[in-house]
Amino acid sequence: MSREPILRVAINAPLSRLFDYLPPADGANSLPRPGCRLLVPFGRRRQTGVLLEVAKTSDVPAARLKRVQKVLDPEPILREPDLRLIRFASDYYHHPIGEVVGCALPAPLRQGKPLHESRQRLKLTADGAHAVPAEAVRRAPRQSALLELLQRDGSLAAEELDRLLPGWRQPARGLVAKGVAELVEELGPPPAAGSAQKTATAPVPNPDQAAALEALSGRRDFHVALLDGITGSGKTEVYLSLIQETIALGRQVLVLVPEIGLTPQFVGRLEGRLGLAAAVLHSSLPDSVRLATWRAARSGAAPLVLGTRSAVFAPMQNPGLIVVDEEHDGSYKQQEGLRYSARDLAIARGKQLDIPVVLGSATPSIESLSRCREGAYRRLTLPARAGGAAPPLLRLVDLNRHPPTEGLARPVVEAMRRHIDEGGQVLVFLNRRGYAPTLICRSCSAVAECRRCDARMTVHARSGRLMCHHCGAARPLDDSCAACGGPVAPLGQGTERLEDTLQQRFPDFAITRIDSDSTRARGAMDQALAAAISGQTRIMVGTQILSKGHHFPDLTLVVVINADQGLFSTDFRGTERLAQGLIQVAGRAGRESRQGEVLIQTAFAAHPFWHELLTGGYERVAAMALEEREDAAWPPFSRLALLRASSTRRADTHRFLEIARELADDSPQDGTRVLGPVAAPMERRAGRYRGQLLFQSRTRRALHRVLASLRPKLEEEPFARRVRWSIDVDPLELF
DNA sequence: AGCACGCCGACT
DNA sequence: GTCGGCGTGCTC
Repeated sequence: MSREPILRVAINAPLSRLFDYLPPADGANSLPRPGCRLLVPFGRRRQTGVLLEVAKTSDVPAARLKRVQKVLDPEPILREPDLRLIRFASDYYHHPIGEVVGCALPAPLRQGKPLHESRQRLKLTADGAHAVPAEAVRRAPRQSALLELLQRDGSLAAEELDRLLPGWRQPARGLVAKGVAELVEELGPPPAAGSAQKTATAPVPNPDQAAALEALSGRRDFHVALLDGITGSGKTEVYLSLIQETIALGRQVLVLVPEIGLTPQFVGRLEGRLGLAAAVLHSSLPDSVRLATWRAARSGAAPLVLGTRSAVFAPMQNPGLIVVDEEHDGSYKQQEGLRYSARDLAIARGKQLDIPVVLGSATPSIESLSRCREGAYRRLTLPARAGGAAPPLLRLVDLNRHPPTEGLARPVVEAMRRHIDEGGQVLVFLNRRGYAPTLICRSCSAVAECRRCDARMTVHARSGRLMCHHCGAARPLDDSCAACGGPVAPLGQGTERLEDTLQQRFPDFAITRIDSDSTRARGAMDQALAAAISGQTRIMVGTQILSKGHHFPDLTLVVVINADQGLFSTDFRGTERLAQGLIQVAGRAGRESRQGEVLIQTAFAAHPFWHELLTGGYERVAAMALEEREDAAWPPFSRLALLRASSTRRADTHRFLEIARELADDSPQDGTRVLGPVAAPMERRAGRYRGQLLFQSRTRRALHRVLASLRPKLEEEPFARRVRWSIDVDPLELF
């Protein structure tokens, strides 16, 4: 019996277990450490895996164990704290560990590329400098070409040579053998993170900011603070002060933002005030840049690491603080694969590292407010607008009293005219792309339906097509009713139609429409925004895309065409989302000199939601939502989890969910139960049958305990080996 | 996931 | 005859 250690490796595949390997043939004396990447034979191919554990024995028969082919990292690329977060996420979301590791690594590292760029250089020797190419390498044209290149430049980096003379290593060997060139390894660290000019200094904090800072500064251990204040209340100043303090102690700061494209000013402001460049991580960066940034975070060269949700996994040498800006934002929730919440993982990470986590929002999520109420988080409110400008005025336009023509009520048009005449800009929101949301038959009232799914088709006039916003199907516009052959007409308002209507009402002004259709072309978005930001455009029409980030200089009026869909949405988070959206948009209207105005068209002006919002603001709406959810029907959704299962066989998925339900019902720990039968009808996609089951529990811990107890029991079932499953804790939407 | 193996239908 | 469709099973 051999005493060889067993290497337990995470492989990027939808398989939740680790795979056992024998150490590499050559390096038995220097065993790789957990966190190193390994090249391993896996089935019929080779895979890059990450070593997670070194064990003494394996459950796998020795004869079936294969040997690691190559150790890719001399040092762990993921260190113990990074691995701890990965293990937590895999455990908490019941997601295959190999895939979680995959989320935590930039693509090149996932594919087995080296952490550090090749720092090799081919250099000319003293002899080489005088060698005559034709003579030295008479019968080797490639060697002579390489020599000529070298004589021109003296030395060349490996990457440079890869570009100039692919396959250069072969002739290089010849040159080295002749003593005219040498291959050297360049030393020294890769270029450090850039610096930025310090362009601003800290203003004197107002009393509220000072109070928040006093509560937060100086504490270096784990705690969660919810910094809650409207736009302009000076949250960023508080972050800045804490960031500065942390960096001054030689520790790194991780800042998470919802979408990087929407926060250029935020990034610029941080950099300008801190006098250093942020290491920015997000998905639209080229791989090479992302890798370099990841490396700078890992090495500690980057004091400030800033990124979107996946940055929550960024390794750091010496982390001291985590900030989650706009913590309520839905983009922190990954919607496929590992369905994690970057905000929740940030908190888990802060706890593991024992460092503070600061959440910021003008409109905190209900679950964070709930944690504050329980006393788990500390709530710090910044009430005043730092600049002293008056908060925008929210007003309802009752569509019953002012029937709209072409979707616009008279007071809205009048207000628009007034604001434009006074030099303001107007933003008109309508959350419906296309010309009209329906194409209806004038004689039989049938609506055009999608042939691929069960949604209605949306009319797109600019492209002359019907499009399904649900599944993406498209077809030419029907010229008659599919059911009875009668005449058809578009029904309802979309952004295209609204653009036309506004153009008729305001013929002297150019209307800019900004939605995902109008901005599809590269640069179109930037162009439209540039015109708006310069103040050239007075009227902008758009969808949600417009609601975040950009600062329009003269924006004084915001019009919300249809708020009612948020009011009666099937989404159980509908009302708080609506309130969050309205507050966010309102925060952007108005300048120092002029009070902003928000006009909301509604056919349900008597709905209690409006009363709460207009008299009590977000605070009141949130309190209502919280009470409602703590009450009965819907518990706080931090205690909800969706079990998602899929298999190639319908019967497997069904039985799996059935057994899960029975297990949960048999062990009603802390009130855990399953809501509904198999909550959503089974769906077949990509050749797999998918189903889900909704769990509810009185406490988060209990919920997790029940879910965790499912695993061993389900894995006893032979058929369960064919089922892939994971948990969506805190689902963003329920169907 | 990726890949192989196997078992049936329509082709040079 | 065999090429290739997908249904099924496996990866240390």
